[in-house]
Amino acid sequence: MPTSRIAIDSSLVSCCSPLGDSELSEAEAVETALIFGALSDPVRLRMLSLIASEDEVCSCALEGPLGKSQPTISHHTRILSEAGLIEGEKRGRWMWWHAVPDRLNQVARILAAPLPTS
Amino acid sequence: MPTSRIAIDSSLVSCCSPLGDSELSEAEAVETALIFGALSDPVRLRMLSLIASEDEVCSCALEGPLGKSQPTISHHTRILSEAGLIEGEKRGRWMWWHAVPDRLNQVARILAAPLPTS
DNA sequence: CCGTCATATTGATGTCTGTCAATGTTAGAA
DNA sequence: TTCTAACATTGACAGACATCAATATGACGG
Repeated sequence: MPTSRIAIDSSLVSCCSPLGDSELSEAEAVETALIFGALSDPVRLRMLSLIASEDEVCSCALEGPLGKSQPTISHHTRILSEAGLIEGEKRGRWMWWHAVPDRLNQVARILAAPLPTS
Repeated sequence: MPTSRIAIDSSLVSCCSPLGDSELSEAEAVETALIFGALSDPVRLRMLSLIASEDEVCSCALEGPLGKSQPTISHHTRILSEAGLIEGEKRGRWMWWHAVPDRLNQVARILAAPLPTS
């Protein structure tokens, strides 16, 4: 029931505490690695950049700029969405994607340094 | 020549502008993907967590907690340091590692959303 | 110099991953 | 319904990666 690859939602709880605060558990590390893994590909980074630059972007508007085949685009949108970084909505025949700012900030906070050492 | 603190100097320039600001170039995407790639492994995340929790950590103090062989530890420290996330100093026979807060913040800023708070 | 300890490097191996062609699925149009 | 367009899924393959055993490097102590 829980560990179903797309179960990132429930993991929001155990996710994203600053790296230096406490030592990551094995489970947290695996979960977090999945998120950063989604960000570790040049095509997905440019894809996320394209999506985050607009309110909404259709899948069909990604193939051209990214220079990848349709199955490959579908593959990458899936990984980004499973990481919670983008969300999609199907309207008619088109799939519309938008970034998830809250999630991006949440992930950013993992890396936020322990502040000015005060 | 400007920011020459870490060995990654050249990449610091083209790196780390917020994803939504402007569309990533291919080169920027490749560069950024390398950084997130360093963060996409559970062992390296726990390793970075361990290092960031202390002022300094010896390589020899990582094998135990992480449960990996010595060559594997060396492999992972190398990847983290090449990404600029940790820095090492060899004193005697021991290698001492410390996190690079500036770099972590820099990477975090890549994901910082364009001021949502709507 | 010799032996030992901490780390780096090399080589081999099993696994993961990005890619696309082919095919399946679903929604609108004719 | 039948045809077409937009995506998703499957299967296959090449390249990348994590891992460890074996070996090399380099620093200390005797």
